[in-house]
Amino acid sequence: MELEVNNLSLYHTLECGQAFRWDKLHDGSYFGIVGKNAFLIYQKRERLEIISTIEDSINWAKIYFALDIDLERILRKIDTDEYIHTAIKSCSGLRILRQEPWETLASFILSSNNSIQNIKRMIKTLSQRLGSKIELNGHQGYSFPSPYSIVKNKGVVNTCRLGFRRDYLIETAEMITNGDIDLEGLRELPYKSLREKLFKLKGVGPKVADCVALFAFEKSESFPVDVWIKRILQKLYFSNKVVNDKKLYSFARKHFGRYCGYAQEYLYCYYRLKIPQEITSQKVGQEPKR
DNA sequence: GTCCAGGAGTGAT
DNA sequence: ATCACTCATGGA
Repeated sequence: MELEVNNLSLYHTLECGQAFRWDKLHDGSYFGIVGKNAFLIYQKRERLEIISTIEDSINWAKIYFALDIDLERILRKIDTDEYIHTAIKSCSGLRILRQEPWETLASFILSSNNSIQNIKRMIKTLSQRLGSKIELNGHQGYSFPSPYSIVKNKGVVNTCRLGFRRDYLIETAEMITNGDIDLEGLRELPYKSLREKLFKLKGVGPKVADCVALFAFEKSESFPVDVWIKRILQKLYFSNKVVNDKKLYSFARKHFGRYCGYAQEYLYCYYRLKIPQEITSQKVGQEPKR
């Protein structure tokens, strides 16, 4: 099926570190698993061509890529200085996806002190061993295992080489299957109380909670502070001085406004993916370890 | 061998 | 409240 899109770049959106389940194929298209379905998406300028295992992939794409969101309007609001302006111009078409809460939560629990490449490998291994196989046009993938499946198959989880994050994942899966927390029930909560609820889960601190809030619950005022954003903000806005995470968030929230989550993604995409040497070359704002 | 990666838990101040 | 340390794994 085909769909005309405005302000969407598959490359910027699928490779900026918010989703870990998309692979770029040799022809430039993307193959990925979302929920119980597989998708092959090819973008040519303003047109998406989608092959999938569901009927209405057009409607799916509108929801998943959040095409109902007026991106231009949001970008005008966060475009408050020359640095973010450059990032916005460079990463045009970067959108924040609407992702499923459990997989997002589990993925970012696994992201702790980890590399994107390794996070992808862990998610892939977990899915291959505990998920359901999904085939599409000669490609195959696996759905992400449910909390119940994680709890019931701890022995298998142990073989997935998750490192110290294994305990976090299993304990959080247990809390969910026990009914200690209802993920979907968090959807109605405002940002602050959503964060507090997520903190109760194992392996969920400020960064993971903010990623889940932003990528699964559409909390645009969430501003995840990871090592990269920390360096970027310190270099650009604090003259290379070391600043703690809380001050970085309060700065971002005030400086970029209630859509600061979008600012975070554009800064991350531009400075991390496009010109990382600008940030890493001087080890800006980092204390020398030991 | 050393350092780092989309951090969080723990225990000592 | 903040700080230093540690955690398992893979890649540069």
